[in-house]
Amino acid sequence: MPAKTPPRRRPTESDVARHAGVSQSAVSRAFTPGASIAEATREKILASARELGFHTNLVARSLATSRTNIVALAIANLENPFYAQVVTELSVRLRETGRHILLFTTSQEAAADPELERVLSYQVDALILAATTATPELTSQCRKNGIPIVQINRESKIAGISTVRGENQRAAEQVAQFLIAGGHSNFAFIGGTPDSNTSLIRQEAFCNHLRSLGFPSVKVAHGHYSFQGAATATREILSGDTPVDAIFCASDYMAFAALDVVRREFGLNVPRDISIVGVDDVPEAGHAAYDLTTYSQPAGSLAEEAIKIIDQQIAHPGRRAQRREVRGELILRGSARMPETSVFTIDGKKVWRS
Amino acid sequence: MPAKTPPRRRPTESDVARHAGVSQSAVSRAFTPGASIAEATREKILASARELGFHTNLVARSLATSRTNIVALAIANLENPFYAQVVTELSVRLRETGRHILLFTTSQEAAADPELERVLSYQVDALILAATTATPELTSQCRKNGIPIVQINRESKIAGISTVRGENQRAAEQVAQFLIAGGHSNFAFIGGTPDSNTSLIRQEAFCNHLRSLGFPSVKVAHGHYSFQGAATATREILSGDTPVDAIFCASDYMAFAALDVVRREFGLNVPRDISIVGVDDVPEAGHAAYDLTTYSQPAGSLAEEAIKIIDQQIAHPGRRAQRREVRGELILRGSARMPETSVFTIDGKKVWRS
DNA sequence: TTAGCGCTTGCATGCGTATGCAAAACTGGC
DNA sequence: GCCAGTTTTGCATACGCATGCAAGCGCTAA
Repeated sequence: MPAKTPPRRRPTESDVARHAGVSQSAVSRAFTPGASIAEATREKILASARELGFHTNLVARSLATSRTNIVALAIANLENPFYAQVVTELSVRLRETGRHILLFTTSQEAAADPELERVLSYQVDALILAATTATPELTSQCRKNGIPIVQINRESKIAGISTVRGENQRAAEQVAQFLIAGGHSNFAFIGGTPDSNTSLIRQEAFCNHLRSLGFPSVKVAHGHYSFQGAATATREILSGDTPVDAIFCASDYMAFAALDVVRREFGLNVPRDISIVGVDDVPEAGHAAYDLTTYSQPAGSLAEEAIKIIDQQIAHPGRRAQRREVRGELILRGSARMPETSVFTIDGKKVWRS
Repeated sequence: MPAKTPPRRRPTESDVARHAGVSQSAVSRAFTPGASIAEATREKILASARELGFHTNLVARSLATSRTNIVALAIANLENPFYAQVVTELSVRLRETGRHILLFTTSQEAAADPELERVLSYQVDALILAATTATPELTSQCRKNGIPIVQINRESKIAGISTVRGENQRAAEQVAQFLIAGGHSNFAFIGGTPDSNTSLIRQEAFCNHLRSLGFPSVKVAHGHYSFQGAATATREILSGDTPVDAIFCASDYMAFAALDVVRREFGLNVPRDISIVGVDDVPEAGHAAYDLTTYSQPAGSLAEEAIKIIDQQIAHPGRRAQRREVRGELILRGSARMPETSVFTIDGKKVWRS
C-alpha cells in the first residue's frame, strides 16, 4: 500500500536559504524591493526559490509588517450593474499597487451588519463601503485602529468617514430643467431607501427646483434600490389620481423597472406618454431595450478617488475625512422626450445646453 | 503644541491577559470554540476584551494555524449579471462558515494571468474560478500546496481541477427540440469564446441534434461572452445570405445583445420573425424589456456545490477532482415562438413537455 | 485524610518574515 | 599591501496567536 503523499510543507525562506547557502534574512531581502543585497546573491536566491517553488508567505509578512495590502470592500446591491462596475474598477486599480479586495456582501442596512466588524480582525489596510453606510461603532473602532473608511455613493453624518459621490444636486437640477424643457409638467420621483441621503439629496434638489418654478408637488415613492421595489413604486405612482408624465429615478437600475412597468403594465409609450430618467449611466442604459436618458456617474472615477483618499489617509493618519464629488453629465437617449430647442449633436452624441 | 495621538497599538491577547489577570494562552482559548477553559474565566476575559476593544488578529492566527479562512475567487465577466449573482451566492454561503472572499478580477483568458499566482502567497484555503480557467502551472502549484481548485461553468482538460456546471448538453438539446417544435428551421448559434469548452459543448450538442434530424447546418458565430461581441456576432449572422429564424445564445447576456440588434438594427419582430433563446436565466431575463426564453442555470446551486467540493477536498486532501452538474430547466417566455402543442401552464408558469 | 481523577491553567515554543545592529567582505586610493 | 569607507551579510529578535505538555486545582471515593 503506497504511502500517502507527504503533506508536503510549503517551502519557506529558510528552505530557500539552505538551498542557496545563505541566511534567511538574505532571502527575505532578495524579495524586498530596495533592500540591501548584492545582485549576484539576489539572483542565486531567486534561482533557488524558483527551483523549490517558493512563494513569499504574505500572512507571515503581514504579521511582521502589520500591513496586509488587503482592502475590505463591503457592497450591497451587487445585482445593480453599477456596483458590479464599481467592484471591477476598484479591483483593477488596487491591483496596480499590489493590493487586493476582501469582499463583504452586505444588506443595504449595513448599519445593522455585525459581520463587518470582522474587517478589524482581518487587519485590512482600509475599508471601502459601496451602497452602504458604516455604523458609528464600526467607525470609531476603525479610527482607533487607524483603518481609513471611504463610502462610495453614500453620505454619512458620522465624522471620520470620507465620501466619494457623483453630482447629486446638480444631476437632479439638470434633470428637472431638462424635463421642463421637454414640456413635462407632472413629475414623480422614485427614491432608493428613505434613509439613503444620496437619494434624499437628489429628491430634495429635484423637488425644490420644481417647486421654486411653480410646478405642482412631485409625487415621491421609494424603490429601495431594488428592481421589484422600483416596480412597485412605479405602480403606486401611476395608479394615483394625479397624472404623471415624467419620472426621475434615483438609479438606472430602478429606472429599468419603471420602464418595464410603464410599458407592460400600463401600456404607455415612452417617451410619448411619459419620460423616464435615471442616474448612473450603466452600460445597460445604452442598450436598445432600455435606451435610457440618464445623468452619468462614472464608476471608474469614483473608484479612483476612493483609492486616492485611502492612500492619503494611510500616508497621513492624522488627516481628517474628505468629501469628493465626481463630475457627470446628462446623457440624452430615447427614454425622455427631447426639448425642441437647445439640443445639439456633437461628435455624434446628443447634448443639451440649457 | 499638543502631542500627536499616539499611534495606538491595537490591543493583543497579552494586553487582555494582563487586564484580566490571566495568561495569554487563556485568552487565546477564550476565543477558540471548544477549547478547554472554565466558563467563569472565559467571561472575565471576554469582558476585558470588550473593554479594551480587542479583536482577534486573524493574520497571526492564520500564521499559527496555517488556515486563513479565505477563499480566493477569480472572476471574469463581472459585468454579466450571472456572475454577479455567483459572487453574491458564494459570498453568502462562505460567510456561514466564517470564510471570506479574496477577489481577483481577471480577463477571460486567465490562462495568461500571472496575477493569479498570488493566491499562493496569500495562503488561501481554496481557489474558485468563475468564467475562467486555470493554467497547468497554477494547477500544479496549487496541488503542491494543497489548495483545491474549483471551476464554475468552465470545464478543464487539466487533471486535478474540480468542476461545477449546468446541464450544457441537455440544455442545448432541449432548446433545439423546443425551437423545432416552434416551427423553426434555420438555426444559428452564438458562442462565447471559441476555446470555452462550455460554449463548445453547447454548440456541438445543439448542432449535432439538429443535424441528426436533417436540418440544414447551423450558422455559428462567437460573441466572446461580451455584449458588444455578441452584437457583432448577431449582425454577422443576420447579414449572411441564408435566412435565420432562431438564434441560440450561449448566455443570457449575449442573448440580450442579440435581441437589441435584431430589433433595432434589423427591425425584426421577436418572436414572430425570429426567436432568441439564452442560457442562465439571470434576473434580467424575466424583465419585460427582454422577456427572454432561456435554459436556467441556478447560480445558488452552483455556488453551493462548489463549496461542498472545496470542503471535501480540504477534509480529504488526497481525494481526486470532482465534476458536478447542476440541474436547470427550460424557462418559457416571450422571446421564442411557442409550439402549438405540449405547452402547459402549471402554477401560472408555462412549461413545455416534449 | 488521602489517593486519584478530570478539568483548568500557564509555560514554552513554533508559525514565516522583517529589520536593527554589528560583523564581514569589498572597494579604491595611496 | 594597508586603511578608511561602503556594501553586503548574518544574528537575534519581534510580530500575535495556537497548542503540547506538565503543573495546579477542586472534588469524589475509599
